[in-house]
Amino acid sequence: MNQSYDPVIETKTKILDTAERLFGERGYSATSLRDIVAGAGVNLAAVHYHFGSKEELLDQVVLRKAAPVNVERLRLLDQVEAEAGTAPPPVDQVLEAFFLPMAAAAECNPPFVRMMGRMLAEGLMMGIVAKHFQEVTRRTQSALRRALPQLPEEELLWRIHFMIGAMAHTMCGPPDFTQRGADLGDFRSRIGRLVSFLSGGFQAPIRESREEQ
Amino acid sequence: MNQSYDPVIETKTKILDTAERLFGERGYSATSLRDIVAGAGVNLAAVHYHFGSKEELLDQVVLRKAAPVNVERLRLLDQVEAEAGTAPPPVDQVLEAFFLPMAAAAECNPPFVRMMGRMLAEGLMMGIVAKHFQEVTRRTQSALRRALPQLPEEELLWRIHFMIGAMAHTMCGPPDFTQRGADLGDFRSRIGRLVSFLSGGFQAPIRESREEQ
DNA sequence: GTCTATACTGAGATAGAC
DNA sequence: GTCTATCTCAGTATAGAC
Repeated sequence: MNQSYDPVIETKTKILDTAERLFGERGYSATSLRDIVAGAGVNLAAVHYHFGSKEELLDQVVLRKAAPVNVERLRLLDQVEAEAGTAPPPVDQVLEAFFLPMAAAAECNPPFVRMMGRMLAEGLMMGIVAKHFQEVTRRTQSALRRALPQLPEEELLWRIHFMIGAMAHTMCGPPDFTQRGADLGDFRSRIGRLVSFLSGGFQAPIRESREEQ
Repeated sequence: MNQSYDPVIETKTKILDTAERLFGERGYSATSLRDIVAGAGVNLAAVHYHFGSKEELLDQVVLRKAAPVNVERLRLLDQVEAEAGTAPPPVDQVLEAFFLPMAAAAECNPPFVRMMGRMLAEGLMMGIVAKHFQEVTRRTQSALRRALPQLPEEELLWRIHFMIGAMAHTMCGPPDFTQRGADLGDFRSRIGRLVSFLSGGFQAPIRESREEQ
């Protein structure tokens, strides 16, 4: 993994590693650059030399972890669409292609995924999503479009919006009602619950708005 | 509304009004106390005298706006449960009891509801929710429990968790795909879409997790 | 090119005079 | 109750050592 002992790579990597750990443990806003450089044993200004700003550092931390997840997502999407052929692919399979790679990553590093959820929810990820998740977003959207051919485009986009919200909140961390620590890292099972829920939501009939005060 | 010209009330109210406006316009984190006191024409220390901290100020701002919404929510929940009698109340009616009062408030003050969504998503509202939304949370949960008698308790709690996430993200603001400014304040229609989506999600069958890598 | 020391600006919070 | 002055800590910027 460390391709050599080049001191340049060393410093950059130490900052990335420490930032990833502390962002996961304490959250982005609650982690100061001074915490990070103290933990990494490097100078404060090195962060700005290598990354330019705290936000750019976050960007690089997220990219490093999310890139392989997105590769796997695209691979599963390819597979699901190939299996379906010309028929609409099953909604839950498309959703699984989107969520399972994240669940797998989450099991390796739960704090990081929780941080991603918090970031996404805080709106701090909008720029990052636009930059690094563009392809996955586009491909998932088009797969869902094929899976739900009867759903109006605008309705589909709104439902994807709802999905993102549910996902972000679910990634954030365990809700208050989970008492057992055993459930903390069990992303797999919560992703399963999320997929059934969303699958029902995507396939729900469009309801006429009622006339009520 | 201003019950008198008591200067104490005046200062407190001016701070609350200005904070509500600026939090809505710029978000909580992006609004400094110095911005607020400048807008309100009061001294910086007055905020800490009257509210103790920026977080407590947010708490009071939210409470002032959310209290009547929650009263209306409870009224609608009473109505829905009374109409249903001993039968399970319809899921979408329970959801409407939860969401319509918020939509009505949102139409009066869209920026504020957007801010609430952002706060909720950022996790900054956890303490506030625990303090001021306890009754509504409990009642909504028990109505959904009655509406979905066959759903295991744990599954219901997770689905409520997903609902909160979708709601927070939906309140936050219009997603990127809405180009027209006309849609910005149209909370009513997006709440309708959200209710159909969630209704489908709550009533979805529980899927067994697939064996797949 | 890399990294260090240090200073700058603005944030929330607080003590104490009035 | 209110206000001035000040404290600590945040992110950021820069000059210069190596």
